[in-house]
Amino acid sequence: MEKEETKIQESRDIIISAIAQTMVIYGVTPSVGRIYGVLYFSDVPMSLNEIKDAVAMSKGSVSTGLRELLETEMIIKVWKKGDRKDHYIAEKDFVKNFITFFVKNIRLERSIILNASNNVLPKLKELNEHAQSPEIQKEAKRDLELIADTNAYFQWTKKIIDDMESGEFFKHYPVPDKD
Amino acid sequence: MEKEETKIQESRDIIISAIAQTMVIYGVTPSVGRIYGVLYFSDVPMSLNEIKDAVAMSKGSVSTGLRELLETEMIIKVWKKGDRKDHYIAEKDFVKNFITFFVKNIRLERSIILNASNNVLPKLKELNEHAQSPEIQKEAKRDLELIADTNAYFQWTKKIIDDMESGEFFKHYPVPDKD
DNA sequence: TTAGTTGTTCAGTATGTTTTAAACAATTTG
DNA sequence: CAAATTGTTTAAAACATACTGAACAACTAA
Repeated sequence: MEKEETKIQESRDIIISAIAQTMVIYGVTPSVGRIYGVLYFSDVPMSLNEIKDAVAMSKGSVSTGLRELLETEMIIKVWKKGDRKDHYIAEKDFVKNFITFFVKNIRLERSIILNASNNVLPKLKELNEHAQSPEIQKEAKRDLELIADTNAYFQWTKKIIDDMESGEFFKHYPVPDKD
Repeated sequence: MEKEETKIQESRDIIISAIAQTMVIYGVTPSVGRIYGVLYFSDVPMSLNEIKDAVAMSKGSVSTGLRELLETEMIIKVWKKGDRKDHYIAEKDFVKNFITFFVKNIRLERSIILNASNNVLPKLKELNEHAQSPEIQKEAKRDLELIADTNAYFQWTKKIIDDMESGEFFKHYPVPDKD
């Protein structure tokens, strides 16, 4: 007969692995995902050393992993009175975590395309209007249209992330109550 | 004075690079992103060999890259009458591409957590009800609650992706017209 | 049938990323 | 102050992933 404490730990490990796996979808390495998973199941704030022991990684890796999770607001640093060590807790609100991630990525996508467009549009407009060859003019025109065609998409995503941040999104898609 | 054809090509390369970069956000390698980018700017369906020349990669890489893009529905295979080669065109509707990607990932996330939960819930329920140690009972109960707490999130995402697929989502977030 | 074309698969290699271990910096305690 | 603790940085190693080139399979045409 297996020890009960072991069973609890095994169950937790299964869920922690699953959480780590899903976080890979969001661009986090499995190790960093496991750090989050451990914190998700901890009922007290944990120090770097405690986390290191729990996930069996080097201090350095845990340090950088924690920074990454802090930057993406997946975890929170808390001060414990009388303890010099930093302590961390998991942000358990998955909806919030999702929105943070989503908004960040949509903004990034936007800025990558916008930068490239700003770089390129003047040249293409110039060619469209004043190119020697009518062939080139046509190509420039077509490229301008292809770039312009992305506007609808960016307006669409912008409205979504704006609404997510303002809370308006929840009027259409309310978060169900815990039952 | 620079040649006009070169200017067009340089502009295109800048946008193609930007598209490849944004696709990295969606879990595609830059090389595969460039294949999509090249197809995005082509006004005719392209064969494997033409793509290979355009992106300067090995035939094998382009072959697997195309398969990946086909599987994620970012590109479409078209048959050209009288030509034995396969030809490909880009799916240019970014909103559609986004939704395909989004739905796929949310489903994956769901199934990962669901599988783990199904594995673990019976054991935890058993411990919660019949564990020898009251300590263990409490821990099992807490873990059960933590797992249950994720339900709200999954219901929320499910409604969103269902609405995206049914088209209902566009009632709240219509795609702006091209202007 | 043979020669040529097209596309896929796969072992080996190249490339890039993550992790570690150790050195270091910053802070606290006695 | 020195010694101890905590956390960060970094060079090197371990690992993972993507890419190539060559072999292969499937097909076509002559």
